[in-house]
Amino acid sequence: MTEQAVETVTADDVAARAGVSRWTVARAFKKDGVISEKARTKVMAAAAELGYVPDLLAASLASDRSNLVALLVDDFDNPHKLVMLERLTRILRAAGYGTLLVNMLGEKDAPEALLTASQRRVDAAVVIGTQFDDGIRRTALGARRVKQLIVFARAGTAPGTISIACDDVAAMTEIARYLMAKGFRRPLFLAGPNTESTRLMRKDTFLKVWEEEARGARPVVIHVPDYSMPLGCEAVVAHLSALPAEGRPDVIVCENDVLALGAIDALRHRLGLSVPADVAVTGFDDVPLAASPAYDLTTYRQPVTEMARALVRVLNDGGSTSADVFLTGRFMERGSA
Amino acid sequence: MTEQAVETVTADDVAARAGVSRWTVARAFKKDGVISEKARTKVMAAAAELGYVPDLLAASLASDRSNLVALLVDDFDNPHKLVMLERLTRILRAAGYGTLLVNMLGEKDAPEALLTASQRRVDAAVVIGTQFDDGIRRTALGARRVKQLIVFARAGTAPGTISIACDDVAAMTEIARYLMAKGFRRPLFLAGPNTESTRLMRKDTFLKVWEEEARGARPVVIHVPDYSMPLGCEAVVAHLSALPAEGRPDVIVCENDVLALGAIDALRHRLGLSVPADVAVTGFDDVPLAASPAYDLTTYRQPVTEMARALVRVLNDGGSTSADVFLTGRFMERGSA
DNA sequence: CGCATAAATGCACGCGCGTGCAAAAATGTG
DNA sequence: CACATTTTTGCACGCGCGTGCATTTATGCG
Repeated sequence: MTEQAVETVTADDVAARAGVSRWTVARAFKKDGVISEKARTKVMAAAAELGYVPDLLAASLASDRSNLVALLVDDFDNPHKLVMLERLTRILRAAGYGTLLVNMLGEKDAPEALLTASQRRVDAAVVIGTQFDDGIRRTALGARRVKQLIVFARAGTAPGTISIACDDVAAMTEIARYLMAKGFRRPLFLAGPNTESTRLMRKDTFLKVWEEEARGARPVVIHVPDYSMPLGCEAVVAHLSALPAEGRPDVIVCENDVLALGAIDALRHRLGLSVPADVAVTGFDDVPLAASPAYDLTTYRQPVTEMARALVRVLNDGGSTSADVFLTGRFMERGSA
Repeated sequence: MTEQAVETVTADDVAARAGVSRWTVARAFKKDGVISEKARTKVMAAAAELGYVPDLLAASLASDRSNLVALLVDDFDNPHKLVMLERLTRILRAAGYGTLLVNMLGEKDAPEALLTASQRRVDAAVVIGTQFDDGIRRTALGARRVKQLIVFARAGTAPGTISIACDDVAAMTEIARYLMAKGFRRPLFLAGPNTESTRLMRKDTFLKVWEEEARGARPVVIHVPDYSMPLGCEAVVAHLSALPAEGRPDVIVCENDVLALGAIDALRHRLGLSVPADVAVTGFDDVPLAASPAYDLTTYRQPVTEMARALVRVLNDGGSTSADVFLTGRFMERGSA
């Protein structure tokens, strides 16, 4: 770079320039600071001339509030994560929060990921699409205060955490009833890993509603060790190719869109079946690709924007919130079911 | 939360416990700090007992080095962004850097996005997939030092910035020659927006190589105002449906995968054509979806991991680097061309 | 105009740690 | 064992701003 490093201009410089004290400058920059209109305009003018911008780092140190939240993500394979990141970063920024993106490499990396965040004094650590297990939580609370632990897009169970998520029960009930009404009789449920930290209510709800209301046999469930298109694809191939045509499911209900897209690939390209004529498919999330003509996936849209707004509300409440938040999304009827 | 907020444990506490001074504690935590082995183990033991973790915020304030880099992203529609984010966050974290994810809402939001980052004293601001125009750059350098401006995955031109990207010229040359060898004669080039801040060398290279080596007519180029599947899809529909069958291109060369996926959708689902039998398609980036059987897209993989490593190197050099970095990726031959 | 009240402003102290140098302890040498 | 070196340790000062309270200035009222 050719230009000189600009001297850092501090609140003191602005104060001198405006003929007030440094604290008056600080007040001018606080949205509801008590300060006379005259002083505020003087300060702002001086600040503009000098190109002053408050230093959030120093502010965080002094005030014990960083306006920073850590977003802990452990699965970058799911395009829905990108949707959530877009929404979260946009809405959090508008609300005055910065976002620290932390790549959590897996279960066992969680404590260290959390430490990384806590070292920067984040106001909250938000895990996206996973849960805290209890060990993680203790690490977080122990090492240095991470004031809040929030589980986003998943129902958390650990005490001391609050979760903000889509109302899976309502959603899955709607999907199940839609499929019943459409005349489907032999659903196959394609689920992700069956571990504590990834548990969703989707599978249980679907099974429950289906058994109670369709009076059919208990639907078959297959689990896949990870949410990924190839795994979903292979699982469907393996399951269906071992089945006689008449034992084939008429619809595959998937725990999320990624699995559903994999299932569609399997049906069309590996098994030579047609979707939805031979087998229908439903997903969950409404990733952008679900709307493409290639997949045209019937799915359920998570209310991501509302969830992000709820997160802001929780953050602004500063720890006084304790109840989980569940929001209803929207059923997206498309061509695949 | 039921448990008490743990008292913040500072270096002083550790020092007292270990019977040394605070500065010795600091040295123990610096990987190449001069300190006796005895003192270091004493300090580490005390730190472990107390659960001490250095406060990066205070460290940043004192040292003028935050080990934080801002990642400015302005297009969350492209799944390749998720690939880059995964790689960058993982590799930067391993190298000791935190990552601040900033959602840049558009051209005009860039200065403010940059300010957001600079307020936290980031060591570098990295724009991903866009360029800095000169105005932005001045904002960045002016308001508060953002020590480095780095353009990732795009060739930057602004002075004072360095860019780390895929070698588009080599890549596109390889694609062009492959297509020539395969016998394609009438390529259509599907490009993104034709503005300064998004300029890539891909289009120019393709046209140049094609004209020089295929001795064919200059390929037709169509521009789309934004990199998105629907836009790519519509553009192809509009262009091809106005053409007689014999004037139809035999291959559509796309500036990136998103456009290519849109083009495939257009050909198959809107125009009833077969890919690659009627029209072949190539992309660029190698997004995960490109490998799915539904698209099976021939494309070029950007060397994202190497690019991220190069970024770390640049960061560690602390501003002494000034040359751009171009890395070659890998041609991915698949079924679409 | 005098006094009570409200509004606006100023300031001491601290947040937790890094830098650069000086003092102290350990080590080596003849 | 005295002295020169080297290694190790301690410390004053500052990074830029917030908090809480004391002080000053403006405003209202009879």
